Amino acid sequence: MAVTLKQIANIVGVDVSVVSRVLNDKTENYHFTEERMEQIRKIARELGYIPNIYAQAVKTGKFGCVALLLSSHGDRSYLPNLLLDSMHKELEKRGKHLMLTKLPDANGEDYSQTPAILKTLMADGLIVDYTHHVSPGIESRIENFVLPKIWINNKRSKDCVYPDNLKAGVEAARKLIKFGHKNIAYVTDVSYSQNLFGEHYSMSDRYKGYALEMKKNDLEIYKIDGEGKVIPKNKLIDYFVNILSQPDRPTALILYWSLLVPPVLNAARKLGISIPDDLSIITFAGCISQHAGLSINAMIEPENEMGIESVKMLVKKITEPEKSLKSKSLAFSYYDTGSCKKLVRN
Amino acid sequence: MAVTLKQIANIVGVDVSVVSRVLNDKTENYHFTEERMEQIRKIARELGYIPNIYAQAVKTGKFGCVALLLSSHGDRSYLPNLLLDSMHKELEKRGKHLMLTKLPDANGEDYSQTPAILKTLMADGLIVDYTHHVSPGIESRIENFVLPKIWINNKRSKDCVYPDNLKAGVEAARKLIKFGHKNIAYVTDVSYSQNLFGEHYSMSDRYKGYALEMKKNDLEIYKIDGEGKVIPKNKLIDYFVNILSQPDRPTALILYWSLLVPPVLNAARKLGISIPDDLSIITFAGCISQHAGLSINAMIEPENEMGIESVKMLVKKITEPEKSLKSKSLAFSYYDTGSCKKLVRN
DNA sequence: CTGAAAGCGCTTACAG
DNA sequence: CTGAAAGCGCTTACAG
Repeated sequence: MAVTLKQIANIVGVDVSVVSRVLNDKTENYHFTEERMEQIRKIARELGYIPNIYAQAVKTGKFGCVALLLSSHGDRSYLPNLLLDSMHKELEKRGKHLMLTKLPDANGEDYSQTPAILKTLMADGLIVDYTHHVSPGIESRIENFVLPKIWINNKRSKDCVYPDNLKAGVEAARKLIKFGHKNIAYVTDVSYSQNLFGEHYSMSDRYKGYALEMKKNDLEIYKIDGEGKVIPKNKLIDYFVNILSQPDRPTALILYWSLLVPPVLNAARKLGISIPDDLSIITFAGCISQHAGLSINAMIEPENEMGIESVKMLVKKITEPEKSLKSKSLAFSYYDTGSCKKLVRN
Repeated sequence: MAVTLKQIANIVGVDVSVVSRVLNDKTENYHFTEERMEQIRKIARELGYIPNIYAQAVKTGKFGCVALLLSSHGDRSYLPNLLLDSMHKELEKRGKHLMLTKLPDANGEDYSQTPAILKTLMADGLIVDYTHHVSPGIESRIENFVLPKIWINNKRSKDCVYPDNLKAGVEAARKLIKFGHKNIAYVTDVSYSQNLFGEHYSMSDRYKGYALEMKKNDLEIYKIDGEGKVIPKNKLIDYFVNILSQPDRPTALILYWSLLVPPVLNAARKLGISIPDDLSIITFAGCISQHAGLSINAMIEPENEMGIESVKMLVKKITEPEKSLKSKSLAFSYYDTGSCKKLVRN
């Protein structure tokens, strides 16, 4: 079995309290001989002693652990690597561990009862990464759960950190307008099928930002959304070919997300439209896209910042559980690959 | 603060042991009145009692927790959603939690000392998802770590679960050969730059499987690997255009992974080569590709199985830590989208 | 100054 | 049959 303080104490011939203090560097007001301390450390090392943090936690009343709550639906759990990474790093700084939890969330799940996981989950706090399609049942369950919590990537007025999709929409439009574009279209996720519990706020906010900036500049809004129909993925190229072959086709596109890039580029290539000479494009994208060879300018989601910020807020929340914190919105960054260009009048 | 057994016991006016037994359904040999039990459960519910699993763990000597060890390098941590999901589900069945840990692993990191995380990590066991680029320093640190552990997605002779990339390579080739193809090329990850600590075993094994099957059928091996040079991502289309415009171009391609699909399809389209009429393609891919609209036949990685299997093995390993378990290789599944076709002689 | 004792929240073998 | 007591591994206020 695992090595304990007691075993070390027995070997050295001192009290466990001495071993505890030495190993935790709490020897300030104690005058242990350097020899003794070294002996204790040596034995601990040799035996491969690992402090039982659970026992520590029981004693101190803190768990030293934060739980990340995800939906069990893969496509509903937003967990890009950079987000996980920054969270983990930020927690590690504070000596906290990261617990990962997925809630069962099949449609029609019975939530008259609290899910088992919320019955035994012990952590100092919760980061709720339950971005969209949150059923009212599960939402209130989480809301009522006793632990302090921060929601991420979800627009709420308090205790929440989220990317500023509205501002990103404004900025995408602004960049294109600055380049002299007037006929700028916004492409929604046209192959997205509406979910029971509503769409992610980024869908409306990105568009809203675009629309706002267009209006401000007296430009006409052009929304490409499949006219209310869902376009199957294998029909996307044809769909964009059709749009881009219109005589009054847009000179610039803003894409809801990077999955739209391949079909759009394919359509453009088919039509002999070259980027950025004949068409400027900006898309929204996750950080991973930069490494995955995205060839289009992008508003990049602040994943890293969101990880850091969520941990910081949660830590604050843990110290003052009753106080609700003002939500924080985080700015996107801009990734320039040269896919946008000044409009040339022809 | 959190509600404890003691508080409930005080309110009801019984001993904590009674409360513990009632709440844990360990009343078999005890004859508590139904009333009393209901009263205890009711109070527990009202106060929002959550058992302190850490205290339980200290008492029972089990942590009820498994740690997943990842590299801190995003692109080195293989954590597809389905893998995470199946692990989590399998653990949940056993009432275990999932701890997530990333090791610092910058090149040149000093590993004369054990990383802090391995000094305090407490779990019943470890799943090491540290698939490639494992530096010898860190590898031995993990190896020597006291907890029982299972490696995943990494070819080791024992205590390991990994996808059978060799067999998948054989099968991909076999399918194309069955369709009458003879000129079948294997495309490596041509834009991959060699890492300090070697490549993932899938790189050699997928190719090896292909080569084996080709030889078995007396067919010539055709390896497309950039002739030892790394092809930049933005030159990939041109690279494939060049290859596919050769007079003796392959009639079928096997792609190392799905990131090669877009440039290959683009090149084919440019040349007027249609799929599958003029060219059959099979790629290797993760499960996510199926949902992300992959349009090419694929050997799909057994993510789900790997999650389940790793947990099962680890649980076995936890009960018998000294016994080393034979590694398990898992078969890929085949995803057919119609991108392969019988070769027509012209 | 510094050991020994109390106690964190829990479970369960055991005495009555 | 069923309370009360011991004890898991740890930390720290406190008595000497």
